[in-house]
Amino acid sequence: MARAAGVATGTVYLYFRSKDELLVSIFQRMMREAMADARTVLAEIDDPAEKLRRLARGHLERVGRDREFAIVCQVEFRHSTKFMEQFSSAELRDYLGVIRDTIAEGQARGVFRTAISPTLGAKVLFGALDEMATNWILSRRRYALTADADAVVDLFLNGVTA
Amino acid sequence: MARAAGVATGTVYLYFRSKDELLVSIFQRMMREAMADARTVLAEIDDPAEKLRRLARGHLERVGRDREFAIVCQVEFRHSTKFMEQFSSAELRDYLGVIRDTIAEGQARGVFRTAISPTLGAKVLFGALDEMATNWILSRRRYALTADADAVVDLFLNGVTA
Amino acid sequence: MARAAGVATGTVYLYFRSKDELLVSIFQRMMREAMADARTVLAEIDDPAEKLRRLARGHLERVGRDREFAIVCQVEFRHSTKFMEQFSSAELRDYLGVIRDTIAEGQARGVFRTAISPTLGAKVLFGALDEMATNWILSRRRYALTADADAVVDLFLNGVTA
Amino acid sequence: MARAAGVATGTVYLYFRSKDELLVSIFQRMMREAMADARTVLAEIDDPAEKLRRLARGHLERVGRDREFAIVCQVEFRHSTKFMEQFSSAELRDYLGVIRDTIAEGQARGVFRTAISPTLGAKVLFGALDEMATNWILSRRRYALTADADAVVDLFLNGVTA
DNA sequence: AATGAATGAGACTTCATTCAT
DNA sequence: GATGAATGAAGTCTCATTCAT
Repeated sequence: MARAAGVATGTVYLYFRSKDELLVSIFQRMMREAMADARTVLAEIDDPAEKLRRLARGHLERVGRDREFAIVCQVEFRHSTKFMEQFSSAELRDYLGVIRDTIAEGQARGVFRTAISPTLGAKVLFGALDEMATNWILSRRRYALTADADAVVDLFLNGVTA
Repeated sequence: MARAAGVATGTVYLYFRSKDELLVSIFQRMMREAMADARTVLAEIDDPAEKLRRLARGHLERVGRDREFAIVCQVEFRHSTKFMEQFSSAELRDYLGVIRDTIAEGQARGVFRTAISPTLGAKVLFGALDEMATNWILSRRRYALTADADAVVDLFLNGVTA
Repeated sequence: MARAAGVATGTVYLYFRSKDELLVSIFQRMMREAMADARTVLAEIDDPAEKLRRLARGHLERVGRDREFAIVCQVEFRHSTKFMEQFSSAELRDYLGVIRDTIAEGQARGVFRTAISPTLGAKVLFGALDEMATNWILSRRRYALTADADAVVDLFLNGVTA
Repeated sequence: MARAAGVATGTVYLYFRSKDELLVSIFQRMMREAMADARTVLAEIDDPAEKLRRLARGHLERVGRDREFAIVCQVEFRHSTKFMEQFSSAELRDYLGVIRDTIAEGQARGVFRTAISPTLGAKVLFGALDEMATNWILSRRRYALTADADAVVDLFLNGVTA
């Protein structure tokens, strides 16, 4: 981190109390950006399906922008249960909330099936996108991660059944 | 690990050459079990949709059986990119392969849409189930993880669209 | 050691209090044998020069008899200053004493130069033989160690000067 | 080592990758110094016998300079056969080579007996000096190690025979 | 404020020794 | 007595954090 920022190791500790605080800070900045993007989507788009598509694209665009950063998110953040518990409760909940609300909105408008729990739906979509991100990091091939967004959302919207 | 097994630290090294070998060993045992379960499902069931449902149930049942074990899988295994790269190539590929082949089989029979890439479909389903598992581990509530399987597969099969 | 003796590790501790005691015991047995050989030589031979030759041959024969054993002597015994201090004071002193006395005897008979300190002479001869042993252990070639004895003693007796 | 240098354990690892590398580094520095001293002797002195005397003095002076250092050389370096095999082949071979060549030179000039193998002669002289060093380390008395050099070389040159 | 060498707690591992069988 | 699996102290090494400059 210090090297990437072009400063000495000690300098980092002038701005962050500890490595954990640095990671939390990175995570929160990422989530703030994610939430800002999401709010823009919610404001600009009306159709719930299209909202999901745009949220998914935004998600993968964000992750795919910087591979190093993505590795931090997919690997470093998951080091300890303790750390995951801490952030999963607040910021991530809000992010999943946006997806959940969008699904609920679609149900209210009658375009989404009410048989689906919005909370569960949000987790499924998030889990699917997260898996795309993980695969992209671990893959030796350097394909455009964003390209997966539409396919994932198509599957999420319409299912695999013919 | 040693503490959990009620033995001294050194004892672990009588059975595993190193910590990595222990983790790999746990992972491989888990994957062997997963593949054995999966093969049973493939042999017993004919309908591709039902196969997916049974694979999903099996997956969450396995993870939900032992919380400690699940934590090792969801947290410890993701410590390092290097470690993940190592086994994501072999064992996990086979497991995803089972899902992929089932989707392809459904397409061949005309019950699944051919617009869906079986590989991507497999990742989506796996990612969704993995997210259920992670949420279950991090949740303070002690609900039955398996209960999510049907809802996830319903969503995967039919989508969210009304 | 236990493996070589065809017994279980624990069995060794029925006969020796500790690893150090075992090593000391081996060392003492070796020195007892060495002293016995040396006394035989002293009794059988009259000529001091011939005594030295026979002592040297005996030394290298003993070391060269069993390579594993020689490694223990040349490597294991020198692990710690503490250990070396312990045994160098007693048994080894007796062994060097035999060489020293033989040199002194030669001086008394007028066949060896009195300018040479018998104590130093004993160390020199021992050091030379010890170096032969060490070289033999480290060498990949499996030559007969004993063959060096005569050359070493010739050098010790007559020097390198023409 | 760290304690002797007055630093924390971890600090050593800023300068040496591992304990082995540290030992190798110490050994190589010692051999570099030894070879430099030896080359000076070879250049300054013409008489082979005098060369040997000066090489021996240099050897014992170097060892006798720092007791702690000498203990590392005589004890630590001989911990494992593997470690000894590694460097006995390269650096030590060069050092013995200098002695061997000096003996061969003496033979070529007719001042040393050709019956003596220069290689064996080198080992004998080295072994004798090494034994002096070991004795000095183990001795409780704090005599000047260098004083032995002349006596050892006199013995090496002229032998013990009257 | 910035630096980066130094720190030392803690992780992984070995191996001399013990002890239940 | 014999066994060998189990033990845990001690060794090597890492890396998050500190601190003198």
